[in-house]
Amino acid sequence: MGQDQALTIGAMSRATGINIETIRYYERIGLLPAPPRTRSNYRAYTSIEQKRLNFVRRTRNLGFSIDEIRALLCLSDNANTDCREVTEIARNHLGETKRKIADLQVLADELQSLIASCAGGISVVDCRIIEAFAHA
Amino acid sequence: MGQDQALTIGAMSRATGINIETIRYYERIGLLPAPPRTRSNYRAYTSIEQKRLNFVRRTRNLGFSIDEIRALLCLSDNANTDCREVTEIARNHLGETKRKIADLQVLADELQSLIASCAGGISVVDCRIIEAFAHA
DNA sequence: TTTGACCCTGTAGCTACTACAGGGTCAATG
DNA sequence: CATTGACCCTGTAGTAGCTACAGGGTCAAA
Repeated sequence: MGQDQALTIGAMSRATGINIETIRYYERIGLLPAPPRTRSNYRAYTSIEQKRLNFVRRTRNLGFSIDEIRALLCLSDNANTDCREVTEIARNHLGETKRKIADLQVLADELQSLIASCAGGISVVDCRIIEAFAHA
Repeated sequence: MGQDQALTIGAMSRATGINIETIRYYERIGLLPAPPRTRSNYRAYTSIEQKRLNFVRRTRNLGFSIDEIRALLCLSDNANTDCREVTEIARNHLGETKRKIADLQVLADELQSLIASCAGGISVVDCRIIEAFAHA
């Protein structure tokens, strides 16, 4: 044990839960390093790429953008840099997320009251929802 | 008065707060009817198109997708259809919005605790945030 | 040997815009 | 009457983050 077993892209996909096409896409945009190839030109992934892809998956799941992840990976690669930049990115992202939640909550409240205003079953000509859309 | 004053696309843009390019885009995808043209081929909008564009703006602001708006406009055009379909679209959209809020709230909570876990000022090699990203 | 599952590249599609390039039009000014 | 600057036109390409082909090559098992 200890020797890395090379993974095909399909195996990587199953191991990380990321679509094959998406893995190739990440390579194309330079988010993942190009892995070594077999003689028949198949991608042969090692645990290095797998770790990186898992990093990407987790940060994507947390809603970070590709550019944010690029920055995080770069910081993570330079182990002796200050951690403050990482926290900064995370804090910015948290702020954005909170803002989105607040915006969506306003929409949800408006939709709720619009829906409540409709008695239901009447014709569109008398529909309060359509009316609200039509006249500010 | 009463006679519609034709609006140029720029005037429409100022009147509705929607980008000129976006107005042309809405026409191209069939969300807005193609307006009459002047002799010099300028779009000459009437209050009909303005109403429709305001409808689109309000529904977009409420987060409805273009396809949803297309359906709503269609229902709104057929005044004698049942209002139930409108409520249905709105209810679906509300459901989606609530789901998004819930998802984002989970993310925000996770981010918050990740950020809290970082003492700050330490080097990336010891950073809890990066560690969390790297190992599930 | 053939079958079926897998891999490759390259390109086009998706949403909802936004941003040009490269032209034409119009009203006011000198 | 020419010019200037603000406006308008079409058509195409770019944005994010994938996803979905088409049209081929590879490989292991039956």
